[in-house]
This record gives sequence, structure tokens and C-alpha cells, in this order.
Amino acid sequence: MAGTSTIDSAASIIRRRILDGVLGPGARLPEEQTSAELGVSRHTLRAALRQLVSEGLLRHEPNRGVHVPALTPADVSDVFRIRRMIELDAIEEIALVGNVPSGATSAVDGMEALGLSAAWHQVVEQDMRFHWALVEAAGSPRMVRTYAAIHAEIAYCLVQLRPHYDRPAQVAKEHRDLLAAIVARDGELAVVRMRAHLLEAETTLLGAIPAATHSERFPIWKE
Amino acid sequence: MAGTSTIDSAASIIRRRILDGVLGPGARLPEEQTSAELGVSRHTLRAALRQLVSEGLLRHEPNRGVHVPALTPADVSDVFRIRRMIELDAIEEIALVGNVPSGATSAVDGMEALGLSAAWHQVVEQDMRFHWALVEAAGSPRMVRTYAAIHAEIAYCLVQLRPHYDRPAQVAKEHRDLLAAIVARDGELAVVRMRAHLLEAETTLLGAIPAATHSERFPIWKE
DNA sequence: CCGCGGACGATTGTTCCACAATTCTGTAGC
DNA sequence: GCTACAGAATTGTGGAACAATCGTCCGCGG
Repeated sequence: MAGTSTIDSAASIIRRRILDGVLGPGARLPEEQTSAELGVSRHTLRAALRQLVSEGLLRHEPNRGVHVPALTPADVSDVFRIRRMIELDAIEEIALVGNVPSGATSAVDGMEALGLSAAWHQVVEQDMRFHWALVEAAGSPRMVRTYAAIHAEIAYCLVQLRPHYDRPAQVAKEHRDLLAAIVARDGELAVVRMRAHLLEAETTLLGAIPAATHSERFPIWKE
Repeated sequence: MAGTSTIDSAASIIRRRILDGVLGPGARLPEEQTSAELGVSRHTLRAALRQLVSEGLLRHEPNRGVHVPALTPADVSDVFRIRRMIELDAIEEIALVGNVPSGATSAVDGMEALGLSAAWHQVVEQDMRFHWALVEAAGSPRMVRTYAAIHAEIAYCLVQLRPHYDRPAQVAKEHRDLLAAIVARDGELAVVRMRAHLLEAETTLLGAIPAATHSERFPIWKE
């Protein structure tokens, strides 16, 4: 499985379940039941849960276990604020040296290869590959580590954007333009475009989310 | 101890030992011995070690345990690059709204209260309180989380800066000037000053580190 | 009828023990 | 001096147990 250690693969499985909506907002993860389900010991499961808590995909309350948090509009804004902080820094850096990461290029190619009927999660996957490649190309191990720490939350935001995403071709074009700015070694333009790109995604998300979470949140979780 | 859970306090103790130099670069932490020493079980210790690995204070190699990494000049630069990314973003935000965090003010007061003979670690402590307060005041939970993730590494850098730090009064003045820019709601000036502040610290560090680690690194660790 | 307190069951946090898999060490042999 | 290999040490994971905490249900009184 992803990550050779048992802990990592347990974390991957749970992460996937959250991102796929199998575990919705408010869902609790009892240790005994969950560990039995995954076929790992409680110790291993707990380590995996701690990992996911640090990624923001789960919330922990002492003596009360973990649960899947609901994404509030404030959370979405906060996630995108961090995205801007990291990705604007990254894209400026790689634009200045004109370093076009091959992973980003191939991600855009992948987007363009998707037809109109492409499943939204395929678009999301390529989109995240693109942005990940950009951050990696900035050449800072700790920036990658930092980005990894909110990567899952970004995905958690995006999967809820389902019906409001533009057509794949439109998404691809935006990313193509970002690459163009990098190729042109125009750091300022790259930053401007990336900022616009991220702000637009945030705005779209903020329009899409509230209705969706509202109906799903209250049956399970109260606060 | 700090953090009510056993795991957190174990992590705190080990973190302290690393920052205090009790555990130098290259030092290994055998699980059985270390857990016995701290009076916790191996599982608990392992959880604490995973935490410290995620903070960058320890490095893990599969089936070979964890060890204290040596700080290379590249590491110092990378840490400060992330500091600039986060703290410039934070200070711009709080300068724009003129939000002067009380923790930052009191940290500067604390610096000025330190005499010429103050232990360097006291200066570091106030310095870190100052910067932490700034990041907190930016009002982004995930920025705080992100900063927390490299906070220990920042400290790990700073403790090695010992003899090269300016006098407390000089350090205090620099921070006072940062506060002044915030009070004046001059975001641009605040950013400029913060960048200069961080770049200067980095430069000082890069001049100080190589000699120190070189002598300590080889007796224990080879690569 | 509704709220309050306490017993009981469920869950978490942590420990001790066990054991396969891997790595390290020291020694014998070439 | 170097390699090969056996034995020791260490890591990665599982299982059972238990105190502490939390949640729930029931009976009681207002």
C-alpha cells in the first residue's frame, strides 16, 4: 500500500474514506471497531489517527476520540489563505529561475485529455498533481513538508466543489496560463495569475459549500 | 507537564534535551533505553518520537530508529525561508489592521528588562515569544499550526547562534521597530523590516554554524 | 411532566509482554 | 585485510489488560 509502514497504509485508507465521503462530517471513529475493520492493532490505528489529526482531516478531543470535522466557510477561507501563502511563494521562485516542473506539465496534459464527461474527481486529481509539482519544484524540503500538512485538507475542500467546477478544458487553460508565466520567467505575472486562480477557486467553493454541509451536518453532529 | 497527555510530556522532555544540547547532532534514541529513562512505555515513546520527527527535530530511518540530525547551512536557509514565508504574511496582515498583539509587546519589554549579562537562552525565549505572538495575531488557525510545525526547528537554529547574537538592547530595538511599523499600520514597512530582520538573523547564523557543527558532528555520525 | 443524580457499560489512554523481521556486531575463515 | 556468517540487539507490530473518563439509562424527586 501507499507508504510501506502499517501505520501509513492505515492512515491512507482512512484518508481515502474521508475524501470519498464514506466518512462524512461528524462521523466518529471508535478505536476498537475501526482497528478491527482495518485488521491492525489499536496502537497502530491510534498512530494513524494522530497522523490524520495533524493533517486536519480528523479532530481529536481528549477521552472522546476523533471525529470527521465539518468544513465551515471559515475553514475553507483559511485553507486557501495558506495555499496562497505557500503557492505564491513557490510559483514566484520557480518563475524567477524559469524552472517548469515536468509533473505540472503532464498534469495539464492530463486535464486536457479529460473529456467533458470526466468524473470531477479526475479533474481534482490532476489539479492537485499540478499544484503539488509546483511546490516541489520550489526546492524547499520544508515547504514541501508544510504543503503536505495541508494537502489532505485541500483535497477535502475540493471534493466538495463537485458540481461547480468549470469544464475541464477551462480548468486546463487556467493552468496552462500559469505555466506560460513561469516559462516567460515573469514572476510577477505568475504570482498575479496564481492569486487570481486561487481566489476564484475559493469564491466558487464558498458559494457551493454552505448548502451542502448544512444538510449533512446537523443529523450527526451538534454544537 | 506541558501538555496533559503522557505522549506530549515525553515529547516535551526530549525536545528540551535536544534544544539544550543534551542530545547533540547524531545522537541516537534507542526505544527501550529511552522509554525506561522517561518512565513511559515503548508505545508512548514511539508516539512522542513520531511527533518530534514531524517537527524536524529528529530523523527517522526505517528499522534503524531515530537520531538527532545535524543542522547544515542549507537547513538553516530553508528554515528561514519558511519563516519569511509565514511571518511576512502574518506581519503584513496584522499591520494592515493595526492589531498589535500584547504578547509581542510584553516580549519586547522582557528583552529590554534583560541586562547585558543575560543568558542567551533568555533572549531567545523572548524572541520566540515575540514572533509566535505575531503569527498568532494573524488569526489563521492553520498558519499557527504551520508555524508550530517548524517552531522547534527555529529554536534549534537559534540556540546555536549563542555568541553571535547582538546585545539584548539591540535585539529589543529591532523588535520595537517592527511593532512601530504595525502600530503605524504601514504594512509595507513592516514587511520590509521583518524581511531585513530575518535575513540578518539568517546571515549571522550561517556565519556561526559551520564551525560549531563540524566539530560535533563527526565523532558521532558519519555519512 | 420534566429535570436530577447515580450506577453501569463503553471508550480512551497507557502499560506490559511477546515475537517476527531487520539491522548491527563480533568473530572465524580465507 | 576483507568477507561471510552466526548471534545479539533493535525496530515494527500485535494482544491483553486496567485505571480513568465519558455516556447512558434508570429511578427519584420537584
